[in-house]
Amino acid sequence: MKDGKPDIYDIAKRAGVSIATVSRVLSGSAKVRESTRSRVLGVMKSADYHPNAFARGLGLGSMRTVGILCTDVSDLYYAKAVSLLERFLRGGGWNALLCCTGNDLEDKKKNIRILLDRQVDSMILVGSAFRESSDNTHIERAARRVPVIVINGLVECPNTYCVLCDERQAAYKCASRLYGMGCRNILYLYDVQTYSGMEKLEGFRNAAHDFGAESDLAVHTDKDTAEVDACVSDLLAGGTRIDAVMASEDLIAVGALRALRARGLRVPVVGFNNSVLAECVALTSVDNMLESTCTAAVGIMNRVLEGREAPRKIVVESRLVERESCVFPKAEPHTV
Amino acid sequence: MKDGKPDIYDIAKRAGVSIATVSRVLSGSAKVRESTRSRVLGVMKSADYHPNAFARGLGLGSMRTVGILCTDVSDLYYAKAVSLLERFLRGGGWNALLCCTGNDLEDKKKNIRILLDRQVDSMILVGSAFRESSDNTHIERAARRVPVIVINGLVECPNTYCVLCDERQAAYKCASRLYGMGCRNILYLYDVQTYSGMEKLEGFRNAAHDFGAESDLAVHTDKDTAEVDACVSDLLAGGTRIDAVMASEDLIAVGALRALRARGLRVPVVGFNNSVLAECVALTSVDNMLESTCTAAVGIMNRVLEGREAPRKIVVESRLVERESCVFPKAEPHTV
DNA sequence: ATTAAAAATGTAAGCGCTTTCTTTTACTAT
DNA sequence: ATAGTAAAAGAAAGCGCTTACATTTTTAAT
Repeated sequence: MKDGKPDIYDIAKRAGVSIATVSRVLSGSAKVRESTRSRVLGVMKSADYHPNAFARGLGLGSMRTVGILCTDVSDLYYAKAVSLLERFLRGGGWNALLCCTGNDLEDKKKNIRILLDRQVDSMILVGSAFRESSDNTHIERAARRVPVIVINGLVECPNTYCVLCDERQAAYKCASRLYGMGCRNILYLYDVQTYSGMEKLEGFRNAAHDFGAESDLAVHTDKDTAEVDACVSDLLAGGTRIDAVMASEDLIAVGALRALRARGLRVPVVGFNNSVLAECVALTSVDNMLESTCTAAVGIMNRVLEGREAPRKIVVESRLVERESCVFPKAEPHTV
Repeated sequence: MKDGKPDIYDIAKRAGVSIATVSRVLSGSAKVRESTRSRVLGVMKSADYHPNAFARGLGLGSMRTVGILCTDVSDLYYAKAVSLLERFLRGGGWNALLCCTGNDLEDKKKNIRILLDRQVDSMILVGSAFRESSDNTHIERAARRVPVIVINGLVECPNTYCVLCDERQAAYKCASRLYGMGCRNILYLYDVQTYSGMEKLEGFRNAAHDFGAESDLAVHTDKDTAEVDACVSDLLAGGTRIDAVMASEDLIAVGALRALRARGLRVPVVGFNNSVLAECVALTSVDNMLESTCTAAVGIMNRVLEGREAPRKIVVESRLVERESCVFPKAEPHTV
């Protein structure tokens, strides 16, 4: 009963039982007579008792928290992911400790260390996986201590579970359709070098290759609108012909869209992520099913932490959402 | 040395000191001879020792975590806030426990309870304050246990600190300028009923009143683009004349912008928050200086937790960022 | 009623640190 | 050298719970 807060001894005394019994009703373990339980609960309520989480954590070895390592929550897409994850986690009695890192590997390592030091039960990585396994040492290290769930990334190391969308294929399909409708010079604008970013790039390049595009027009740019604008302007000024644009991210796509439209070019533009942004400017976008992804991620986490088996990898299907910025021709009935 | 993890006893033994000394080097308290300190540190490193955070928390009464209660991190604006807060907090050795709640009061209460039960040292509320103090009982309750920092809200109760932007005035000024340039029928679209939402609404209404607008055209809508579109359509269909639009939020403004432009109406549109969205579609928007706000918030929190004095309220200045969607005439030189 | 078995409760030893209070060691000045 | 003091290190008592194990109470079966 220090500084006003009752402790388990106070409750025990008031209820005329031992602290073990109080602890039992706290944990909900069944070995308490119903009459005792309700009496203890009554005392708890009337004393406004709330068990000390640290003590509990120490005894139990867990405070039921999961670390979310996120590249950048101010990014619309990642924010959505974090929002979903947090909701699903809390629904299962977990709490989310958020750590944002840039794309810097050292930074990620440091933050993983922080989360581990705080004894998280598990870690969920958002936008923090790279394509080359050699760049994922931070993940391996984390996975040595707790199960790691990777969102939109594929990392093959023990104790690591991945939920992702086949964005390479999505990008490939999308580019293919654009080539298919006669576009020859498709500009692909991309920013990040995360796993999913690289996959999309590869998908695009494969399509460019398969459709015999003389040179694939994949250009790296910053997400910043002015940057995108400058990028498009430069290309056009340099005489590059642009028949269509794909972008690794809606924000970039919108930037490109504006830059093009401002010059009277009404070529098709497609973005990725199908964010609220895409919706509000009527941008055609590839939806990589973030909600399904996050549901699956938390589901896996729960299974693993309960000691059950869980798939090491789940791939969710993407879906193209057509809006004004790019209308694909209806698939023609097959002719023989 | 359970399950491979060394504990403080292992370190003490290996370093030939008592656990008290180890603890001292852990906490950095000065009373350890330099030679001993470095020896202990060496052992820690070589044993890959990381103190148990729960035990530490139990002893210290804190795990240096602050709860962020956020209405909705998937909202671009709140996401930005959370991102900034998390960064600033981590910079000061704090970690952020994220809890998202809807706008439901009961939900907020429940989540505040969760955070308090986890012994957060402080709480920062993002988009969780209302205008009427009677609706802020959840905040009072939280503030009875830990200092509460409210972002963009004004709550006058003990142990509560507010950092906000005078959005009422910002809205007033913005509306005034629109009236000043001859717009008579200004549509104000708003969604949330948070403190800041209500303030903006009031600012708009005050301006409408002061400029003698027959009826102030303040319409509640959902943030959903389709909803906004429907809303604008209905008004126009109903014969309402619209000379300009202000919206409580960029997303809504963009929706309105598109709805109007699609009908060939090139009236000025102004949003709020100056989000990346505003930038990418060239929307004129009121910037309420989220970064300054968050800096101040974390600054206050630090001061309070160190037991120092801190202002109960800080008001940051807003700033209008003009873009294509609404260009105000240059202020004319004063004539006598 | 009597006893064995089951169920409920209590006792006490942790969990891995921090910290107060002592004791020991290292200086300083005589 | 030697007391006197400051600095460093140690012993041990928590912090507020959980839980294995011991004990008591209850229930069921004879």
